[in-house]
Amino acid sequence: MNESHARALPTRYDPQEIEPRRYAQWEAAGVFHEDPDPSRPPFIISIPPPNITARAHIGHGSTYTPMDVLTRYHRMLGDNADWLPGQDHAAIATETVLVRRLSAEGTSREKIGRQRYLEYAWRWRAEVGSEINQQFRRLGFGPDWERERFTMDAGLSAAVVKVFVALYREGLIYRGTRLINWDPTSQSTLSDAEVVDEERDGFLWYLRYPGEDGSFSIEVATTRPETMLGDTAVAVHPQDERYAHLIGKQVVLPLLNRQIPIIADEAVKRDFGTGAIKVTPAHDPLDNEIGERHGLPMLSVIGLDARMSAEAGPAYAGLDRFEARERVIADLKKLGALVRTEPYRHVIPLSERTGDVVEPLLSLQWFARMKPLAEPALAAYRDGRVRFVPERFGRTYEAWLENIKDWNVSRQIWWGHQLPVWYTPDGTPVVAETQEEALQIGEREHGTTELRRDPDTLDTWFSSSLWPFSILGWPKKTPELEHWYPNQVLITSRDIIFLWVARMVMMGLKFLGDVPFRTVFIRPVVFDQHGRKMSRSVGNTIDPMVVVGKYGADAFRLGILRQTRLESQELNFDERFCEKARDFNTKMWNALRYTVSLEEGLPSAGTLPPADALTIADKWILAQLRDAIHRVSGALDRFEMGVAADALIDFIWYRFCDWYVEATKAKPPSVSRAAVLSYVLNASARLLHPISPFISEEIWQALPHDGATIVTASWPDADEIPYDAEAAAQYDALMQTVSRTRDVRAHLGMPPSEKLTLTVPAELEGGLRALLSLHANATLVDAPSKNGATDPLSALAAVEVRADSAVLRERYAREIERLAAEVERGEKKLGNEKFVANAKPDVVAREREKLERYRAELQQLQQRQEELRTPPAVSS
RNA sequence: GGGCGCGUAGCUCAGGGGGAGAGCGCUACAUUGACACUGUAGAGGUCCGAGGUUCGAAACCUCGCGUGCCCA
Repeated sequence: MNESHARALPTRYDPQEIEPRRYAQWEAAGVFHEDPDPSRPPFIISIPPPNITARAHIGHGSTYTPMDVLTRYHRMLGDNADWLPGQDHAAIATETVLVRRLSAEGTSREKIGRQRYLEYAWRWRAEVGSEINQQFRRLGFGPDWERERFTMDAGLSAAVVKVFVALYREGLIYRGTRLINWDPTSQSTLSDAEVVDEERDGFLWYLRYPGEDGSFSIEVATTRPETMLGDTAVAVHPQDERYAHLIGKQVVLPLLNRQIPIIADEAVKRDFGTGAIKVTPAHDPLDNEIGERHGLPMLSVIGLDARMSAEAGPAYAGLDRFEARERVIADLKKLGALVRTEPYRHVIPLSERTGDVVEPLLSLQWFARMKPLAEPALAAYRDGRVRFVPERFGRTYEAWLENIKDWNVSRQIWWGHQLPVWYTPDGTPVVAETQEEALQIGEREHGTTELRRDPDTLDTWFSSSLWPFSILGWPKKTPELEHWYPNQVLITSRDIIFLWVARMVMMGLKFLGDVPFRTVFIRPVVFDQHGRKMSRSVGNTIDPMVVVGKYGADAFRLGILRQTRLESQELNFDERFCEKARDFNTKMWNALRYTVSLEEGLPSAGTLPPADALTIADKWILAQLRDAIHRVSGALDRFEMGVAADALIDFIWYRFCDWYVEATKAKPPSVSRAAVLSYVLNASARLLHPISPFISEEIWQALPHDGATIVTASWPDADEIPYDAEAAAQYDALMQTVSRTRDVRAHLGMPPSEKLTLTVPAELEGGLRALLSLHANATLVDAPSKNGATDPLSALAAVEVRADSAVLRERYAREIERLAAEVERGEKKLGNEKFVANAKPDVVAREREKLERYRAELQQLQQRQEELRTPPAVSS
């Protein structure tokens, strides 16, 4: 490397040009690929598979950046590190997209039929379904693309079938009629997570139900009057004196004239409405529980088409549920059964995908029995086989598993894993891994081969729950499965701790006998810079690709990681951190330009001069480098992304660039500087690589190095760096002295280019003199020695600007005031017997040292202030 | 209703039982061997409030206030 080469490097680093090119090289060279190697410790992360419908958003940035960082870090540590990528078929989201497209094309899934629909879906998946992977490449994410999996791949689908059949045969999957979330628009059941509650203005209607003998009546309040057609009871709280005398009596349901009982149940809230509620067990989750407890009939009055069923009576059957509401209200009013109506703000369940009002209703579906699966998952958490970071999220996991309900696994969707279930002509289910097996069972056990396959598919989370082992080849016994299960860590967001994390643990324990990962790292949720939830309607969403376009992927990554704090569950994304990170890249890039431009050229990689050839500044920056290695490594080991990022900027910018690079500008230059600059910059690039993969590679490539790419370079080893604590402490003291002189200079109004005169004790050592005169741009003049032998630290403290002025006097006064306060504080503290008796000895010792130092400095300053008053203070 | 966060400089946030920190913004100066996406220096804070624990609290505990997220 020489000067002409340096001139070839532009003053600004251009990520837009460099990043995509560098990524393509890495991928072509296969640097992210690993095979299982039992001789090295595994470090395996399975990606939480993004939906094929997804485009990169800020949540991906905050979830996947730490994964990439940890994988790259462990690869450099020499681990058998691999990040396993893939995608989720995302049944509901995908079907929503496809149905909309078909509709735009003037057709529908029913019109083209299942076969053609699935072909259409696969084609769509091939064309646009993996665009997000291109975005991930642009973000610098380096998973092992050769191992990319899709939840509907043949192997993963085989795993799904195997698990379904096994659970069914154990009685852990069953078919039954239960209350489920029904989305009338998509004509499918939804998981609780796909239902979003929204507060809306509505009404509370008060209805009067007369007693059977006409001697009394009872009022109930409801937000959904149309469901009264399906009421099978009225419930009150057992301790509610207002209604105690009515419990057990019958009332007559208006409009239908059906007799229903008044029952007592603890679930009734006494302060809601009148304290008496109508019970519609077939259309409300709470009512359903009450109905179960009291053995009430369950009348389905709303059908799958969201229209009133025959059970609702001839006057209403066939009406849309909202029309029915109007009709019921009108009819009740006519009967005088509507007591009053008041405006009421309440929560209604909406389908996350279609926005339709979700209808809770009874439906014949397939369910997984969760309790037997949940208990081992709870035990695995409680005995520490799986742990959460931050720890508190373990309680979320625990709470859900303790109150677990059976899982509705069937969906009335075509895109997904079709249930391995067939029915005989009389409707008896036959569950089998293949059609052939189903036919055999049908013939053997039911005497028929006339089987009809269940058209339903499985909930997407079913295949996701198998992800950490299905992608490793299970149920085959592969080398990957042997060495890479369990994974070391899972990184995800807290909202899917139950939907996904807990289910993976259950399935892992059930089918592999061990947890799927040792540690679950829950990353913070991203909000905008003012802490507001990002939403399209508010217009405060941040597209990571736009940020990358402005500042580069490295800057995006460093910027978002600096805002990632382990114990915080929020991340208020502020783009200014990315801007700062971009500035940091420019800074480091220019330190590289400077280094490679040195006329003496750079020695070969990894060589440092012997310790006796190192200057104080060299020894200081090497000590700082050691410290930075410890800080960054420790932070990454503890998932402290923000701490690692801060430590890198602190070291590379504020220590290496601001001080050490300046120190190398001494004349004549030290013989060691090229080697040290190159060594430190090389190590810094490696420390930075997990977080900012691109610029670190550029810098590393431009310096003497061993190996083909920084991706597979080794992590810096602090133990191989010489450490001279005394020299480092001297340079620290020097920095303080220099800052002090600069402060005086600024107050004197002296430009930095003008030379200061500093008086220094005659004892001050030569190396420190050179550095002092360089950093402070000063001429040094020996002051007469006052009290003989002076150590370097005291000598540096005694250095003073040689000038007389009001500014200087004022500065002394300010400083004296500050020191006097410190001395007073220290004296008071050490004068307190309880402090001396109770505080830790090292704290007391430190206080004593501090007090001594402050006293000495104070005395020195007071003396100098005296001297200022005695002309002539300045000799020229 | 239950759970979990957060409240520190104008803004965004670190820190964390023993000398109040960073970035941005602001002020002044500066083109000194890379860098103005720069450097140096400076101004700016009853660390939300009230109690408590402690020799010592911004930090730990309790309560309150404000604010946000999740679950029911």
